[in-house]
Amino acid sequence: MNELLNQTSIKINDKVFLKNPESSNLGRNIISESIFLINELGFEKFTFRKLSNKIGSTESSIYRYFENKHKVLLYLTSWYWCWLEYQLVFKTVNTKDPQEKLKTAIELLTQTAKQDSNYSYINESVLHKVVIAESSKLYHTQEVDSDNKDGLFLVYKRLVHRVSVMVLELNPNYEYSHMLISTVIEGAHQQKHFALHLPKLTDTQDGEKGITHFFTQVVFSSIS
Amino acid sequence: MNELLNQTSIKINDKVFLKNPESSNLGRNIISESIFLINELGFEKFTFRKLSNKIGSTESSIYRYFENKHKVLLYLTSWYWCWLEYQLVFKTVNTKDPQEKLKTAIELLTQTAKQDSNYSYINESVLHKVVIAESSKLYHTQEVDSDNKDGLFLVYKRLVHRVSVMVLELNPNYEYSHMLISTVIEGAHQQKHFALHLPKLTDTQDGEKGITHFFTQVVFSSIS
DNA sequence: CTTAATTAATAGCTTTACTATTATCTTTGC
DNA sequence: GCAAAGATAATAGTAAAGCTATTAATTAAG
Repeated sequence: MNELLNQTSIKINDKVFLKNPESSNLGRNIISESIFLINELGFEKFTFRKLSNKIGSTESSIYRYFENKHKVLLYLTSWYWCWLEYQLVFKTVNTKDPQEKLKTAIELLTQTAKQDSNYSYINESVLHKVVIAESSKLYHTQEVDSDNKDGLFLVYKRLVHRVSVMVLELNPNYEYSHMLISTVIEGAHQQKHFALHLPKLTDTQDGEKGITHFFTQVVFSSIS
Repeated sequence: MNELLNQTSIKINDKVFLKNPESSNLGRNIISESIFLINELGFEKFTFRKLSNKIGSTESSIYRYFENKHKVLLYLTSWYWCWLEYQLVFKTVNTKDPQEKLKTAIELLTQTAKQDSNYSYINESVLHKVVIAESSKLYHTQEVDSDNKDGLFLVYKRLVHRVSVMVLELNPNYEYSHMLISTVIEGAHQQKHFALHLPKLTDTQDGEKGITHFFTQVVFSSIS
């Protein structure tokens, strides 16, 4: 049942991996433990050797699933965005009022991910931390254009587009819907990171609620 | 004369370097060429060996100036923010109208840096590209807290604070002035990067002007 | 002009990132 | 039930990156 839900809802572009990690125990272990290890060490100090030690396997076995650690992080973030998109659709499908719908979307994009028991080998709240701390490194590389050509950012772009459509529902003349939504998503991550490490760059009177409130207010005042 | 201006206006925290690169020919060469090389290769593929080959020196000589390449990038971005702060003060000192002042600040923060002939060994427009593409990596590391303790982000925090004061001049009750300004600075960089590499995430009808227009509108509508 | 102090170059070491090859484990056809 | 074929994992490497101890050369002080 979990497996079924897994297969149907979360679909990752197969150019990210050499062999689908969902297809074997070792593969699922790679995904599961890489989340913890990247969170623990940071992406720079995360290596396949350390990961293989942790899961009792070898470096070259991991290389059979992923070309390099960059692709592992791409897999993890794609999974995260896909999962979030699924929740977005689920939470807004019954909402008629476009204003309410956009508000729900912004809350989802700016709040902390909750654990989801449907995917047993993925810890969503740790994954969320990894996405906040590391995901921007995925497109700040020399390979960004070829990765983009391969469709490795498709899920993310689709999510941004989906929310920007909600913006246009409210104001069809608004010129910067994509800019606004990608600013909200990336900005919310950044502000959470700043709150933890560089609090002078943010205003943390009321923590996470502040971030959601700030971005909600930014969006609605900008498009009206 | 250039040297004098150099010494007086741009002051870098001396914990960034082991030996001040301004103090010697080799040091200035390291700064000058590292800008081009990081821009060319990206930060990941930039190494001290490659840099030393380019400037006709050796790896270990560069290590006498900087602990590692991370500190070089910290030096470059600190220099950039310091230089921008200097321009901000210069451009707004005679502006009385707080609205006009903030508008000038946002333009400066969201537009492309122009070449400044006062600093002969630094190419500001290439440095700006480096800051856009690489600077976020500086605080997405395991060392962010200790770097912050050492004051390596002070210039940046001071710049954000300076502009957030302008926001508070216009609306003393606005709760998120720092969040707003750090979102603008980081967001403008991000959108420029997206426009080049992931255009689906932005709205590039009118290029750079669009970005300035978007963020100006976001700021003024949010604080009013 | 000799000695001390500073600075640069040489050579090497450890770790990372990756790969070619060998070994082992499953199938599955008969 | 078992051998051949195919798939999977472990071994053993290589090249480059990141860093350092040591030696050589240059500059400054007395």
